[in-house]
Amino acid sequence: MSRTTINDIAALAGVSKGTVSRVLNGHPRVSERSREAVWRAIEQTGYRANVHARSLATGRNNAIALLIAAASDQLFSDPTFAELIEGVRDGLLETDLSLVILMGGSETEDHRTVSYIKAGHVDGLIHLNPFFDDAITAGLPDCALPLVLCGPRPPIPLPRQNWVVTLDDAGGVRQALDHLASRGAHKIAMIGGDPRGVSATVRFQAYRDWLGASFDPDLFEPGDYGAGSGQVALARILDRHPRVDAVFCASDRMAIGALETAYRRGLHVPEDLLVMGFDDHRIAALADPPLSTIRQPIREIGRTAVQTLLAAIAGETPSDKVFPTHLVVRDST
Amino acid sequence: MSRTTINDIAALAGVSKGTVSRVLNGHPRVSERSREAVWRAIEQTGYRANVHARSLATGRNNAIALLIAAASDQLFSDPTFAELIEGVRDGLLETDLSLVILMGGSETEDHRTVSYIKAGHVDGLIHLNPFFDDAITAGLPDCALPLVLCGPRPPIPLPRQNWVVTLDDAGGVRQALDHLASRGAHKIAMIGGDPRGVSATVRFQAYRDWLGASFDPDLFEPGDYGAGSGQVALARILDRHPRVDAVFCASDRMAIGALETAYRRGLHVPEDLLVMGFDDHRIAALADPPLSTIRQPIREIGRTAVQTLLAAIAGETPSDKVFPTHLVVRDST
DNA sequence: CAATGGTGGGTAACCGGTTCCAGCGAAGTT
DNA sequence: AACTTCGCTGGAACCGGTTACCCACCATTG
Repeated sequence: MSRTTINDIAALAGVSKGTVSRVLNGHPRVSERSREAVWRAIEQTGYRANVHARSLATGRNNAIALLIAAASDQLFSDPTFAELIEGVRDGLLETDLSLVILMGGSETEDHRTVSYIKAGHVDGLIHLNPFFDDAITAGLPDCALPLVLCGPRPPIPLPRQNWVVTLDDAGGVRQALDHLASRGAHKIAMIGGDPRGVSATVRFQAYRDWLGASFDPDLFEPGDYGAGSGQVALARILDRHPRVDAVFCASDRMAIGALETAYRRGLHVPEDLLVMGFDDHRIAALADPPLSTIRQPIREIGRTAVQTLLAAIAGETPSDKVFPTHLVVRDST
Repeated sequence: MSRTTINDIAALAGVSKGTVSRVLNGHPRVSERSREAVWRAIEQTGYRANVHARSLATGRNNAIALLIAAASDQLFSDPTFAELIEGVRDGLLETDLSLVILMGGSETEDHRTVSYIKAGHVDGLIHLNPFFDDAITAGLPDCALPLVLCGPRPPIPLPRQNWVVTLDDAGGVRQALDHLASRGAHKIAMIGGDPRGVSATVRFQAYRDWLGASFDPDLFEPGDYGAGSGQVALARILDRHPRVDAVFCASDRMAIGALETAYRRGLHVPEDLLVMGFDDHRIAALADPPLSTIRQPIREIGRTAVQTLLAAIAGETPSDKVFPTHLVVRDST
């Protein structure tokens, strides 16, 4: 009644378990006759190797973890995460590795996550959104696993083996601001992302640098990437500066919230106010009016993160990758 | 340089590895002296048992899987999933089991998911949203793992060991409709959930049964639980039946979409149109106007699902659990 | 003082794979 | 014909835990 093991296959195929193992792992020096006999036995029984026995013997887990610093309610409302995860799954498709999603957020969760990693369940880590005060990342330096960051490298101690696969945040911001300026904007506000995240800060700094001496802190308002925060943020900015003629948002969802506020205040987009998003998520094209935005190759970032991590696990030394962004002009600017 | 093993601990504590194992597993017949020596050695070295060796020896995985039939973009936009997962994590908190989230959706994904389960990675399954034509569920009957369904039991072959932990969908629908009727509604429309899901169908049937002879198929419109679909669905219903005086939505997000359509059409809520949601998600209270809805103890369902599954894994025979819903009256009715 | 009973703990088998090593037979070389 | 060489395979050790079994030891008891 118990599962079939490699011994059963060996007996059935009339070979030793060593040979069965060699067949399973594609070892080159196995005779055609043995190989066939083994595969026949496997098909006949529906045999599947025991993952734990294999991991114990090889020392590999055949699994990687996806770290997410945000609490799960944020995670589950952010389509960018969904797409990044899709990309990661794409990258994993051809391998037989499995993917464990670990979420942080609360102190308990962060602790459990670090503990899980240290218990040796996985061979490598992909961190989706590094924070500054990231308890997960903070707990990692002393564990020897390779780590790939999908975002700018945070200024805290990191594991020795770490790589960055991300987009050119600063370049994207400059593309957006250049575009708004070319459309005649003089007073450009910005609605930023969650300030705990490293990439949000990089985007903010790019905005401040671009404005130089004319930077005005009252024209900046942080958000949390969600539509609601964009709505509130633009309202606050308009209360302080009714003459704002353009607003650049660090996510498409916040831009859609901003559109809502503009609508309620009787401001026409793009005549009275230029609005830009970031991401080029599906919802950007469906907005009213369709949203100009900065496209980031989010899915490809996910795929590349996996490739980089696999290379690192295999002992190679991959390099960091920073993807360029693209300006997408629609009707909101 | 390699990890410390149970042998190192045994040597350090001056006992045999059997004793170390007994200490680790809380075996009662270990002397105070040995126990202390072992714990001291463990603290000193930061020892952690190898999960694979343990699983191999015990035959247990110490892991359960969470199945989600929907594609990941749906998953990541549905706050109900997020909360259900929170509940599951709550339930798992005291155990040392780990949680693997498996998403279906496409044919490849479903296949990979079933394959993962059959490879023997987990000890039990929690299925979050059973579908009718659910490839994951369909692939499960012949694997002997216990399965807990967070939703009505679908009318397809299931694994022998299966339990249901869910809410009283039909009762909730009746509560909503009774309430709308008590507010004077005569022509009650319904916006349903994704018709592939079993619980959406149960809710629809409850609606039809409640209306009896006066049921009119033109007053029903399916959605996908998202705000956008609620918006479109109410528009369609109003086009067919401008005199509708109440609409019951199978999710709060769809209800919020419906509010938007009502607003755009100049209908005042609740004067011209009563609107009800389902779930009592956080957003319901924040809607404008605040949404009357049916509260479901979603988080508790998650917690209970875990308890039921753990009991089943332990060889006990738990019973199905159906939670009652509660009417929450706010300003939209 | 011998028989008894219970407790603590050492030993070894076992879980199901991988991999190194040695041996064997066939083919090639001198 | 004897000696290499080479491809293939069986056997055994090993990965790091758990657990059944057995024995030594000590405290009771008759």
